Amino acid sequence: MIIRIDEYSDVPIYMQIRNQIVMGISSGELKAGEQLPTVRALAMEIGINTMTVSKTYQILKSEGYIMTDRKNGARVRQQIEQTGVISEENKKELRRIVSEARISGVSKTELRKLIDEYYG
Amino acid sequence: MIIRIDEYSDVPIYMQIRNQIVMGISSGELKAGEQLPTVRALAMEIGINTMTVSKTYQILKSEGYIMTDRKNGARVRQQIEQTGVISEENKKELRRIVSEARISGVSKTELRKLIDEYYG
Amino acid sequence: MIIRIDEYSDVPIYMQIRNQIVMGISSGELKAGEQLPTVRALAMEIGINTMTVSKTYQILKSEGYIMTDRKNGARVRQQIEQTGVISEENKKELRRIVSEARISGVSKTELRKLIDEYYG
Amino acid sequence: MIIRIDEYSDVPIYMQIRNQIVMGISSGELKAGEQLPTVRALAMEIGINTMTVSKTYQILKSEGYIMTDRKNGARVRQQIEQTGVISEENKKELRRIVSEARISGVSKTELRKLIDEYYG
DNA sequence: GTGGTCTAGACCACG
DNA sequence: GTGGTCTAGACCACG
Repeated sequence: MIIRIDEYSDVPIYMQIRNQIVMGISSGELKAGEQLPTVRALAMEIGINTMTVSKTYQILKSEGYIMTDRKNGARVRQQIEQTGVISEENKKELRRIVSEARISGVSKTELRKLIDEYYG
Repeated sequence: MIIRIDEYSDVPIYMQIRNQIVMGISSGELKAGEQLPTVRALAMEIGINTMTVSKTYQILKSEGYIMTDRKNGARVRQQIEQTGVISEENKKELRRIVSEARISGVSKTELRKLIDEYYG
Repeated sequence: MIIRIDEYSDVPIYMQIRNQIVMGISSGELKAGEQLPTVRALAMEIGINTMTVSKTYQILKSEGYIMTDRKNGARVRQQIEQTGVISEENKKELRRIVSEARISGVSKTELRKLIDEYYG
Repeated sequence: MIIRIDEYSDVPIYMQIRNQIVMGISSGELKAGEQLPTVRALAMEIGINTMTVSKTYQILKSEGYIMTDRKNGARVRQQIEQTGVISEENKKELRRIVSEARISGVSKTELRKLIDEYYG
């Protein structure tokens, strides 16, 4: 899986990586149990500091998406806990995006199509 | 229109205000041409620095949501430009949210219902 | 509140600080809404790097114990969410401690007295 | 006695094994003088490195819980020294756990019940 | 070899 | 002035 950093983005690097890995897990590009690159390897590949990647892995770990062990590095968790709900934060963001889309003249149908595309 | 600041949020205050005004315009709570409170009045009401509100208004103006003039203060624009498309940034965010919802076991139907609710 | 670091402990510095702040909140030494020292001030006081303190504050924040904002620094949260349950991790630890105490000939009564003392 | 490793835990494997053996001794599941599996057998059973089990046994021996001899392998000690006190480290941990439980709204009664359950 | 911790130092957005 | 992010570099425990 290829991670791409937008250096002009306001989103911190560690969060950009986090988001891409989460999307990779959701899309199936990263499978349950799959090995992630080592902290050092990913840092080298992206051209950033190991601390930054380490921070990403710790967040993903605390969120229950991955597990780490010193021998094997990081792996996608076999069983990711399913809360069945969208976080309040994400709901707020979603509402903001829908509002902006609506003002821009984007139809509800187009929004639905995007959801379908992203949900897969 | 009542603006509520979440002091626990990571979203900067000026952005929280901006988002709520945009959502107010989208929902129709704020009508085209409607007068917004002065920078000082809004700052006082929320209990924050006037600089922060000022920043919000500048952003809303640059985004084309409001217009300001020295005499009348800030007003919602009569004709907000309709691009008909969702910004790349919002698409990225939407994809992230959909991915996280999907992993959490939220169904596509539930997401669609949220869209409907927020779109109105 | 005075933070004391045991440099010979296996517990990482950021976690030692975290634990002492949590215990301070529990005992009432740190009150709801009370200001914590700034990252820089606490780092200086303890004689460690600001990053280490920053990590502590971020953990406390993610755990819901404190809130941070750029203007006022960090403060103890007014309303800490009460789950009403002990985490599985803490239960395991508690069981380990009780087992070791039991083997060492510590009576159940003595354990209860410690609980009472710490609970307050 | 069955040893279970939690691969998601931050507790090192050798410590997880150590803790479970100590709890086994405390509960009586492992009796005084009882033979422990050989390092190789236990490593094989759990599916880990022999070095890890070896480390566990060394620690248990240094703590006075087991004794080893070349002929018979490892056995639970007949007479484990009873200090009658809880170690300072365990007291600290206990205080941390009680504090966190208290903040979470767990009552003193519930804590006592857990102690009773674990003490047996 | 792996992730985890920590330092010294820097720059940034927010307010 | 505040917390947040990031770097370059180091050392450590675990396995």
